[in-house]
Amino acid sequence: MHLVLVDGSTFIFRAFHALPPLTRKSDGLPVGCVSGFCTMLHKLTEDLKGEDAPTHMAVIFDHSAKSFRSDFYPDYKAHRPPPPEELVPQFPLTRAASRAFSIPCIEMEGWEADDIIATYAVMARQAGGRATIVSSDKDLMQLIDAEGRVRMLDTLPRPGQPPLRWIGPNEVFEKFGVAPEKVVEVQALCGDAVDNVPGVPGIGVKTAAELINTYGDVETLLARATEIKQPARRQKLIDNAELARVSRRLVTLSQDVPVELPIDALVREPIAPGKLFPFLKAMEFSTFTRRIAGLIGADPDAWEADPELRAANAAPTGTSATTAGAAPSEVSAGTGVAGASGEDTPVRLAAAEAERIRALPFATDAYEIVVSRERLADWIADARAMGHVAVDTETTGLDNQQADLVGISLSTRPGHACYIPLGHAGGESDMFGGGRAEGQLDMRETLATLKPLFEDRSILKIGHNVKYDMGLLVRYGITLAPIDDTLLMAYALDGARNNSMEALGQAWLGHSGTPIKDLIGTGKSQITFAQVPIPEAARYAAEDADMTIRLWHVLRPRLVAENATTVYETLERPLSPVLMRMEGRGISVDRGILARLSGDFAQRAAAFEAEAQELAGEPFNLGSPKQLGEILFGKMALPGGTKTKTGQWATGADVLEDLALQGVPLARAVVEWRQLTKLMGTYTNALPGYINARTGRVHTSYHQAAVLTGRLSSNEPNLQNIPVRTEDGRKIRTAFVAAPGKMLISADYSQIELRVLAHIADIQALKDAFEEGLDIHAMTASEMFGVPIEGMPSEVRRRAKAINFGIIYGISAFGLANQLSIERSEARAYIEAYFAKFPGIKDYMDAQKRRVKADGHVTTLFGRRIPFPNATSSNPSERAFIERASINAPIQGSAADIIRRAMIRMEPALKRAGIAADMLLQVHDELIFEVPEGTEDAAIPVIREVMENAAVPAVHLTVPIRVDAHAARDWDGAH
DNA sequence: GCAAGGACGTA
DNA sequence: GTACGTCCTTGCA
Repeated sequence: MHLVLVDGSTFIFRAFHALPPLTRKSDGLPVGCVSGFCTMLHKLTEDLKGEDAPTHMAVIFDHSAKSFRSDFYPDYKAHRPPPPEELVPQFPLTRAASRAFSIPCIEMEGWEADDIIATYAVMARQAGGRATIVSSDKDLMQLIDAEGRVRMLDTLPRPGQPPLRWIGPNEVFEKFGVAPEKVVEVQALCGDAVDNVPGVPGIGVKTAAELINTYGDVETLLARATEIKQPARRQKLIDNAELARVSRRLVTLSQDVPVELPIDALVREPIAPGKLFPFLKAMEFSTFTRRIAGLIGADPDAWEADPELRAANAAPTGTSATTAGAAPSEVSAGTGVAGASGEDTPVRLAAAEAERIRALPFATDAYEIVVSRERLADWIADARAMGHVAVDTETTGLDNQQADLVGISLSTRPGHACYIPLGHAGGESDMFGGGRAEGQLDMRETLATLKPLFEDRSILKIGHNVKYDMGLLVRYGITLAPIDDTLLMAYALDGARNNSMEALGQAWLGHSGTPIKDLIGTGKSQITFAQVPIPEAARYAAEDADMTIRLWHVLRPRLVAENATTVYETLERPLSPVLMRMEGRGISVDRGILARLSGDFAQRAAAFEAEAQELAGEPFNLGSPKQLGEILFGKMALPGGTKTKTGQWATGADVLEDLALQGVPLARAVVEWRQLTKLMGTYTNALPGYINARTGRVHTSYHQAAVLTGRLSSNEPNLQNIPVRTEDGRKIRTAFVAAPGKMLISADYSQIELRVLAHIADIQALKDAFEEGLDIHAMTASEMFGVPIEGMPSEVRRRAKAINFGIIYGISAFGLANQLSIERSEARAYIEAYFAKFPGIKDYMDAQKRRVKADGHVTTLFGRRIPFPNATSSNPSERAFIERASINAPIQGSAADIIRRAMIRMEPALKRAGIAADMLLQVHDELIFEVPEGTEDAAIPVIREVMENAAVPAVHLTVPIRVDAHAARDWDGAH
């Protein structure tokens, strides 16, 4: 006997996350997950052949979130958000799917699927048979036995591994460091964040395994805990003995569930066409139906769709179809799902195209390596015939200002791609071997041949994060244009989730591609792409171009279907080349200034370090919050210590500042030391390392699709967090200088977010204040506290300012109290007063909270959607967090959209005005330019004009937008 | 060598 | 209370 037990949850979960959710029946019911479920179930029966073929089989489901475990530990699985809305109607359908395949499906109230699986597995073994558990749930690993009579099978396809992954005692040992029968002991100690099993705080899997291997089991360990040498570990175990026992009960599976069906009732039956086809037809899985029909030699047309499934599950038309989860999502209710059967709505066309592309197989060995001029010409001709081509460059590094070109891949249509190797190193050459590999076209000549195509305004070049390739190719004399970018398309559609090629491929193509580390390795032994053998490189590179063009085919129609075209075309696509040029220009940084500052800071830091150790009475590492906390709150026993979530003493700047005010000189010394070492570590010492040897300047990279509100982010180095608040910090800005004969101009929006808020929430009092050019914080204070603006105490204004910022951040009494070091009740009174004075604010905040829950997203003034897939989370603190974020996101995001529009228009405007200004940096509400000395006064009005009018004509703001701009030799002076 | 946590720089 | 990226220590391989 071989009993195969399928964990239904694993299949559902995987089907949901692996597949695009666009699949719907003609009546609008989402069935993508059911479809995936059927595919996986069928594939499993196909894969289990020969001695692995099941004689008995069942699919086991969870009945509900409640099980007997909640009775003795109410928090069990309490973190779990409710299932996404579109998944709910699919649950009964997955049961129906199992039955349609003639496989019994089992679920029982009060028991988790895992308990039922455990019970049946044990029954099979006691009957002298074998059991296979198809699941990826590690909680089931405790059931595996050493004789191979109970095994697990994970069907997740992982690149480079066989599709079936058998899990036996060895794999269990790999994961838990112990034999299967000890798994529960380890889990009892290390807990499980996902299921909310507490475990012993501070003990992870590794430590748990070590302890269990020494002591055998939890009870013995707890009994002999005093023998443990490490003091911290010993104490943790003693303190949390009860947690460990409860955890052990939680993770131990019941093996005596009173199951209704005896094992004999699970005998595998052949597929019954009379059961299967009515189901598949009701689900409208036409492709799958044909495939199965072919396999079992039946005529599906002999059966009608199951009328009950049809009627019972017809979705009410017009229901919001907001979705959640890792897969790309979001079909809004109004865009054509409702009603209409067979009509060619944009949504339907996009879904059909996605399905068509997904069905195309990958054949990585079929890609061509281009080594002749003739074939190169053929590919160029093909690109011209198509009017578009996907382009991907392979290089020696991640920094496109420094890396060398190694090869180029092209794809003109799905499955049809090539690789043009240009800079691969010779075979046996090691790092310094120098040789050039055989079988490559000449780089210069090839680039010259490609240049007309790459610069042809009538041929679209498609890339994934094409800014990288553009920035690289510019250095080789090629200006890639026009471009489309699948990364930016995905960002416009689904926001800042994981939009990597790998993730999008997995979600939309069912294929994640080859990880680059498979080719170049990782860490110390990493090689560059130039050292990768050409055939291997070609498979990887061409696959990337192939995936890019496939994604383009899927995402482009979605832009129209999901109303994201305007955002993509006006805020994303045109910005990309602008950022590429800014990155290429870089900014000049004065090494000498940084070196002098570094010396100064180091000296002063050393003095504070000595003082701190003197005051502490012992030498310790000031950089270790852990050691500091123990000295302050342990050794010195200072009052008022709080702990972080991991049980460490909190020693943040606010805590130390409090202590310093209470007369703890050690706290003051550490605050000063931290400031100085921060400035050294992150800026004065680190920045020189970013000066590019070729250009002598520092080139940051902007990430255009990283921030959920639509802001940019900057990295390597981050030039958006150069210090400005403290005097020492500002000195670092003096090292950012204009090139000889040039000047820097800094132009920044004044109070842009508060102005945007005044417009969006329509607050007349705020608008009037901006119109009159008042000090907005002082005005707020005078309104709220009835204090005249003339002679207002600075403390009063400070509080009003904190409240204004608080509003933008989605204020809470808790947060405001923290910020102002006041009682929470007082903070609450302030907020009430604010709402009373500006009632529109409360309306705005409530409206955003409603919207985010109803739609799963909020939008900026310019139509950018900012998704919050967990807006209806059952976790109250998560929900509150999302509410605050949904209040902030339209404000921060609209301001971000405005400066994007300004940046897109800036270069043409300067050119028209005949001003040779180069835009170098963006810092959220500030733009930095470099201009020839003497042209500052001409440049500033143009810059200001573009920035102040960036919103029109798309949006006519009902508040004035003001820009402050100054010129100086260095950034500090200009700011 | 790598990941997580704490801390801290900016808007 | 919002949004990021980087550095350092710690604790594991």
